[in-house]
Amino acid sequence: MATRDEILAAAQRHLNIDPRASMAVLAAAAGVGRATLHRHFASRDDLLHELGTRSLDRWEQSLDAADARGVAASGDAGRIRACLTDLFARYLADSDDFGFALTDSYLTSAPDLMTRSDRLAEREVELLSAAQAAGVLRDDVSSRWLTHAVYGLLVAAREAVREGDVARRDLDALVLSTFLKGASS
Amino acid sequence: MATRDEILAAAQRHLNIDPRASMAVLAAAAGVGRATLHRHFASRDDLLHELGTRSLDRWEQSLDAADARGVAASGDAGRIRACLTDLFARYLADSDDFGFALTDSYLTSAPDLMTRSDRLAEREVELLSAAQAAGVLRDDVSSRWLTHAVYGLLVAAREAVREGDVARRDLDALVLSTFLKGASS
DNA sequence: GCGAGTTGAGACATTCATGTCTCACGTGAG
DNA sequence: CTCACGTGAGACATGAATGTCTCAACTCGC
Repeated sequence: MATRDEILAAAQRHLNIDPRASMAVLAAAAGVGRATLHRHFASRDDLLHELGTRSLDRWEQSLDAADARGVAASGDAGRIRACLTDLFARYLADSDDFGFALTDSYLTSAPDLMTRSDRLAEREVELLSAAQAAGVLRDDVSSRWLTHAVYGLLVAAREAVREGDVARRDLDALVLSTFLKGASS
Repeated sequence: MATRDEILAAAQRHLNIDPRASMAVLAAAAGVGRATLHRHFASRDDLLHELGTRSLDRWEQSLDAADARGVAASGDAGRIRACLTDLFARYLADSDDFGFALTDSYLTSAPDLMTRSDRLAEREVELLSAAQAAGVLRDDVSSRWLTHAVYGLLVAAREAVREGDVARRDLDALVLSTFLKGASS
């Protein structure tokens, strides 16, 4: 009954609550026997690797969909601004599903996921660098730091929603505005 | 030879590298036998609880040292600004030692640590609220969100230094400036 | 030098997650 | 109906981490 994708989705959902959940718990969460779970994923690492891959897929799709490369190449301030808005919205949507991937330590232990993650981060650096060159973002700080700041705000956003301090519908504008304008009045 | 504090310090250092390190590994890292480690800390939870407590101690000390409450009560914009600068520097110093506590999931599973953490967060909310009232920080977003943003930037800072993207000596100014002014030019 | 106290090494039992395997059951296609 | 297939439940072996215990060695104060 439960397809592989449904199992993955359930595991994802549950790992967002408890990142240390055991295979038995994840199987139960998917409404599936432990044996069945192992039929789909030989090992726990397999499962995490698949989830990690999917989260990177989403990240990559977001960059593609926002045409980060093309926008960066254009150097057009307006387009860059729109692209950043778009990207934040996409990231925040993804973090609903893959939030646990933001801080889970498994990802950093899988070399192939790490190198791929580094490549994607590099694409982001390109965009932010272009944004600096176009005068959209300040250029007195490194673009690499700005990518870290983006990441940090995503973690903050996830936490804020989890604790009920921010309504999901306000989140996009809140995070973007905080990133761009900061907290000063 | 190794005092309890030295063991704690070593464990802290090592958990910053590998948050899942076993008791055996932590004992070795402290240059101490596994039995000795257990003499000081009955269980792994004990050890983590102690480290969690210490990280909250540091947080509290930072708030005290910066006189967050007094400054908030004063409502003086200049003092509030100075206090924020001071606080960020203290937090960043602490995150060198207790960085792992930022994202480790153990802390959220210890109820007493959580309630204490909530109380400290509340003190921070008071300060940021006062900052908003004094016109230091924007008041079109909730002060609670601002505390999350502070937290997120600390995570980002830790990550940036770990990956060598930011020099430690630049960090204080960088983080504060990003928090206050954002990334926009 | 001696004795009390502490330590490290290691043996041990226990618990828990993991991964494999078997088997009975149910369902759907033929 | 029946047979093939996927599934769930559960047994099983394994490995890792944990916590306890003992003992020999070492150190420090006397």
